[in-house]
Amino acid sequence: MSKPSLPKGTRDFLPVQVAKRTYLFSVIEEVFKTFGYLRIETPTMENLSTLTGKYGEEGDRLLFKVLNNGDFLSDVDPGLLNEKNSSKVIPQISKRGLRYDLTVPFARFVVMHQNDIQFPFKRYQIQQVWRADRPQKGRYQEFYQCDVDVVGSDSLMYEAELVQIYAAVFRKLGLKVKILMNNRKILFGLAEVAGIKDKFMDMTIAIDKLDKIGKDGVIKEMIDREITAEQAEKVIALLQITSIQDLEIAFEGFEEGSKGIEEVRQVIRYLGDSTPELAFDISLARGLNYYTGCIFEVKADSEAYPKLTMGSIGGGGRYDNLTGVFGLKDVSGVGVSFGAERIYDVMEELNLFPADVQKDIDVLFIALDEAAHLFAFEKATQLRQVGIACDVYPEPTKMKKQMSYANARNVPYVAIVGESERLENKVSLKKYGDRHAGKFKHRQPGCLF
RNA sequence: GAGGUUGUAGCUCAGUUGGUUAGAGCAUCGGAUUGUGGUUCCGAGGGCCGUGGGUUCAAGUCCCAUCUACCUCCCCA
Repeated sequence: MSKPSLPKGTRDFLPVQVAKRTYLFSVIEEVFKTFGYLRIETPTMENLSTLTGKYGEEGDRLLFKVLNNGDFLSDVDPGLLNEKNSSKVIPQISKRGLRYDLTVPFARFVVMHQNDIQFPFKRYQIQQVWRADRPQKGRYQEFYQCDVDVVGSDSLMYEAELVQIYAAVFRKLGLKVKILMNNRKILFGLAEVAGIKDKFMDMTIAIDKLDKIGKDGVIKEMIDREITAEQAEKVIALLQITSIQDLEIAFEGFEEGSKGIEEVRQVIRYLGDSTPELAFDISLARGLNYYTGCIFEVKADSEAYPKLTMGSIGGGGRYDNLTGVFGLKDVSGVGVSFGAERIYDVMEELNLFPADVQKDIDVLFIALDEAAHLFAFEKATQLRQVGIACDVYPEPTKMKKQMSYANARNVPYVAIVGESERLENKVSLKKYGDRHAGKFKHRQPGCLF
């Protein structure tokens, strides 16, 4: 028999990992609830037509397609099959695909249920998504996303709210972060001032790489994308502006850029000084081209953790017309996502998970003979009835062996039961680290703890 | 999708210019010490050397393909 294995880019989770992941998700979820967001779920599979064309050419390639059931080859055009043209055959043999993110299914959800929900509709969603990407460390083909969005309002209050959600979650987790904010309209203003309005997307993609490839790299990238060196230099010069006031002066007479500035100002007005984690960053771009207003990105604080190399651990922004592709116009939305897998890795590396997430049982009963074993089981039953998690070693074997098991499971208390305890209706309770145990009479279940 | 590195016991790894029956530590199981937590001592099981081809008298070792993990692009969480 061959050894079992897992599909590429997928993982099992051990109990200790599940405990930590559950902790992480529950902290995030608690904050979402506090801000009045409601949980929804969507199916693992969507119609392929819902998914294709929403993530660009690259995204379509990374979509997992699900083979049709039944005799799926019988209706395929034999000519296409002979050509071995996969891209033309796929629509005929696959009508469904695995969800690639949570945002597009959410847009579909809003359109389909627009009469069942109240706008502004605030929802969150914590589910797996699948991408046929080449796996690397911290990048998987199956992973969780935690999205929180509000649709049906263009109030900038929600931008401020989402910033506060970010801050609240990471404070609870004990992780120091920088929340970066920019605005797509500011980036457009940049292109306008530099005279490359028609190259807006190319410019954005290049700028996005600034902290990775540096100024010269960005200039080169822009030139590769048919932006002149002069224009590229102009963009770089504008990127050096760090204060909002100076930027406002540079944008004088440019409507779109000025509007972006005002939006950023308004968000900051809402927040006051509640979130020192927030910083304006004109070079923040984010690739996704459906963003139209404020954009956000969260990074672990590199000053607090200089050794950490992890990049973005969350991001999002405002999109004015997400549901448009599904036929519902003029519904504005804004949302952010938590990169749970990466947050997990960062927390692990920084040792930020509380020690007690790993604790499972409070007490382990160990018995030294058959009669004591029955007695221990009875006592364990009583403890369980009052909600104390405990376990009984399955047989009254050598104490050393049972103690080793308690040790391996990190049990804080061991209840030892032998003949004398049984006859006195007591257990000898031993706390981890104490040299000797004391005998306690067990009158009320749970009174010992 | 392009380029690169890698794979030996459950885990971490040795394994010589290709040369008899592939080793160690940890873990597991059994035994000794017979009522107090990572100790000690003795012993045992456990391997299609990732998979499939090839070269050779002979392959864990050399060549090709493939899969996996990891790295750089691309893209992203």
